[in-house]
Amino acid sequence: MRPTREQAKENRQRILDTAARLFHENGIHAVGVDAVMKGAGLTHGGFYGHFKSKNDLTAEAASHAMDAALQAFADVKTIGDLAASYLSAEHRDIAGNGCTIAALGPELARLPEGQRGTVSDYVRAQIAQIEALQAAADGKSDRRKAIADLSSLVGALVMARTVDDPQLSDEILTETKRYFAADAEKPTDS
Amino acid sequence: MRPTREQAKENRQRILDTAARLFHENGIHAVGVDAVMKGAGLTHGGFYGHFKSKNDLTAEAASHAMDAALQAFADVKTIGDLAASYLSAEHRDIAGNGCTIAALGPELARLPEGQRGTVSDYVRAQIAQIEALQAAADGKSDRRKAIADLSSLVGALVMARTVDDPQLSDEILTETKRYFAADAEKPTDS
DNA sequence: ATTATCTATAGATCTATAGATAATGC
DNA sequence: ATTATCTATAGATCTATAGATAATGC
Repeated sequence: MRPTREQAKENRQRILDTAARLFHENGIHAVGVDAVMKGAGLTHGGFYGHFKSKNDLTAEAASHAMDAALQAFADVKTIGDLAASYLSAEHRDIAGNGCTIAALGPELARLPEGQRGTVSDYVRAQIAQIEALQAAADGKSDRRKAIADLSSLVGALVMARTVDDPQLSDEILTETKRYFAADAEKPTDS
Repeated sequence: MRPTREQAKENRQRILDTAARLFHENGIHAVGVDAVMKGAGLTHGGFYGHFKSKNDLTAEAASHAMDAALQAFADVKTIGDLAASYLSAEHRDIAGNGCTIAALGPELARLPEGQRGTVSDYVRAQIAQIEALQAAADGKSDRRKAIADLSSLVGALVMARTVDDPQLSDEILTETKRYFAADAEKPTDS
């Protein structure tokens, strides 16, 4: 019954993957250690061989999820592509492997410093990505606009998920995407 | 020990006020019926005389909080004022009586339809308010831009709260506010 | 022999209910 | 008599720990 050292590491990774997905889908508070271990195909007592506590898992799973989210949006070529991907109905409806800020922002915000994982680095990376897309489009980057654009993406996704009128939800996604598309066609005003 | 009919109604209102504040500050899942009743100065057994269940309270408290949030931002005259107020350090640091979407959006999003309170109406009211401010400024309203602007406000606040680097948090608030201020000076492009 | 996992359980917390209490309201 | 509130507790759930188990790794 005892796995090899390598299998044990794989098990630890699977616990992180499972925790990240379940936390995004249901919220950190709503997911017990029991559910995470069950999702990873293990019994919950074994958890404490891999992590010191649920708090410990929370920080690691959040960082793990943000790494994955960065990769998921890494291959876009323009800001319009980023908006189309970030504000897709799929991203709205399947939070499990999407943006951590949009899924867990308020809940992470209540955790003590040092337990939020690499959230500042994640936001810095997203801002830098948008600046790079700006530079690729017209040779200049505008950090202020990058921050405002990122805010729009995050806010639109949060609102589209929260609202319980599907038509309003679709409108928020579609109109925000169109706003980005229209913005890209305008002459630079920065 | 039994209060008058009027006092009982006041007690019910105080339970709603307390629940709304505690939910915004700590999250719905993190606040028990016990803590709500204690905060309202009552014992937790008495709760079920006022509400059928915690789910019932959740929906009512969320609606109650969104009404209060609408009033809190009702007296602004321009979009710049709205951004200055919504993106103030005070609103970031004191979530208790602030915007419900920014504090509880992802958690509300996971609740079944019909238990999220009046969240769609709340978002519609916020969009309408921004359209009215646009019309007051230059005679036209642009719903698409209103949605994108509201998204920016919500997203910037969520990010500023989530990030654990105070400097980055301040930058997100300040730069997004400046973006709104700069935008107001430009000739209409809609 | 070491160690990753499992079984079993302790202790805390949370929702909800039952019955008692005591002052209001008819 | 009615009813808002309180006391006490049942039942479920959640975090964490202790000790047993059995296969790996030296």
